[in-house]
Amino acid sequence: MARSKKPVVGARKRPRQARSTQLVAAILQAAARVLVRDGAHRFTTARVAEAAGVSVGSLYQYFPNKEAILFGLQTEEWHQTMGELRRILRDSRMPPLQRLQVAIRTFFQSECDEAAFRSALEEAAPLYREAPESRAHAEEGRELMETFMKELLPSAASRDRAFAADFVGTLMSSVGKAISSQGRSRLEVDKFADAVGKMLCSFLKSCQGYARTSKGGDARG
Amino acid sequence: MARSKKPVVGARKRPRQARSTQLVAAILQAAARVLVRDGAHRFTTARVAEAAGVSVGSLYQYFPNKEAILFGLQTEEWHQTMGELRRILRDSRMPPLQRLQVAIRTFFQSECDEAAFRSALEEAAPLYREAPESRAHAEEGRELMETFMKELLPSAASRDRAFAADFVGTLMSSVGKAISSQGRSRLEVDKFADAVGKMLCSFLKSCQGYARTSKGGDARG
DNA sequence: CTAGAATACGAATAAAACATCGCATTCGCT
DNA sequence: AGCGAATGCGATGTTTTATTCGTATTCTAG
Repeated sequence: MARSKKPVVGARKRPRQARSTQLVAAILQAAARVLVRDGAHRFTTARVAEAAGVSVGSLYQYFPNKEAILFGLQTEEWHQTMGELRRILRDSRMPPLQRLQVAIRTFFQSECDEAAFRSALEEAAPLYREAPESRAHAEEGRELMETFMKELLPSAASRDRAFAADFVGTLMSSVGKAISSQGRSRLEVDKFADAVGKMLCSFLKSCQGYARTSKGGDARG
Repeated sequence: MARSKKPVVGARKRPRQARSTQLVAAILQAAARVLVRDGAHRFTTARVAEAAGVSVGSLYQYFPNKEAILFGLQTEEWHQTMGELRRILRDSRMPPLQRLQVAIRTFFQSECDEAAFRSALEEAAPLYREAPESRAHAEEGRELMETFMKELLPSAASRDRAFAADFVGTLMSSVGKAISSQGRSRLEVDKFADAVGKMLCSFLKSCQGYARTSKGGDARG
């Protein structure tokens, strides 16, 4: 019987006083530094505690294990990135395909600017990926893309829309990971964003059910 | 002074008798099983030795550390995959762009078929990525793609060719990783391969210096 | 002011993993 | 057969890491 203890990355105790709130923040900040400095496989609670200037004991008051700290970092980053993408993809001042291109450029640039952190976080992902809380993130991303596709491909079969959402999402995230792990220059990243953006736009235009609007829905570079 | 011992993944001793050659093979086979079963972060020399039915001591006769075992697995897999892709991309019986599409489909299917192994190997990559031997693989891939581009974009500026090679290579490998880490069905993978293939073909046709041949260089699906 | 809750501490415990070394066994060759 | 080299062994020492627990300190409500 292989018993694998259930992965739990939820908070152990909620900070109630000001000092503990501050402590949790300090831990997360320090954790980010340690992760970048030492890499995912040298990320230990002891190092984080030391970098944060607190004791291990204090750390364990608010995080049940080191995975929870990493998951906390990932959650922060995810929410921030998703918020930004959501804002762009729902900005009705631009035609949909232009929004997508802006989203891609913005996302790729953020992967580039925070390359060290993002790639280290990605290396650490296997440690918390099994946790149920982790699924929610992926679902949130899928949903955002699905909503966007509903606007872009209004008359497409839901099956096809789902594929388009899946495909575009997968392409963005996978190329994004490549960018952060390879540490590219901003210039290269811009060329990548352009190329991927154009390719995805022409892919989407060729989809059944694409709504051609009169005023520049193609957003050429 | 933080001294980080230099990463070495080369072989410690070369097997000279039949039994030791067999032992090395058994270790690598067992290592692959352990990697899939237990994941990269539970991959230990002890477990590998046990699974291979040999002692740890014997294992350390031929591998200086566990990273070397993982690197051995990665090297095997890389050579096999590269050989296959090379064969396809240089098969002059097909027009270049069709070769590319076949290569993509073949590669994606292999990522799908061996998803568990490939994704576990990818998780383990940070452990040996720092080793100098590891660079050679990337370089080999770059070169293959560069050669292909020389044929496909003969009159392009070398700068543009390099970008095209980089872009196509990055897209293939990053989407390939996504496929293996997500454990998709063959059907989905085929749709991905088709979409990526078409997109890359149209990207390449739009490049300056694309050689239009009379006999079907566009390889439409 | 004071009691009790919250917070912080860090030495100590336990578990896991890496890698070695001295010794036993087997092989290949003459 | 018999010798030296190659191979195989696994208990052992060392190091690293995760996590706990008893105690000391600080806060906050009444």
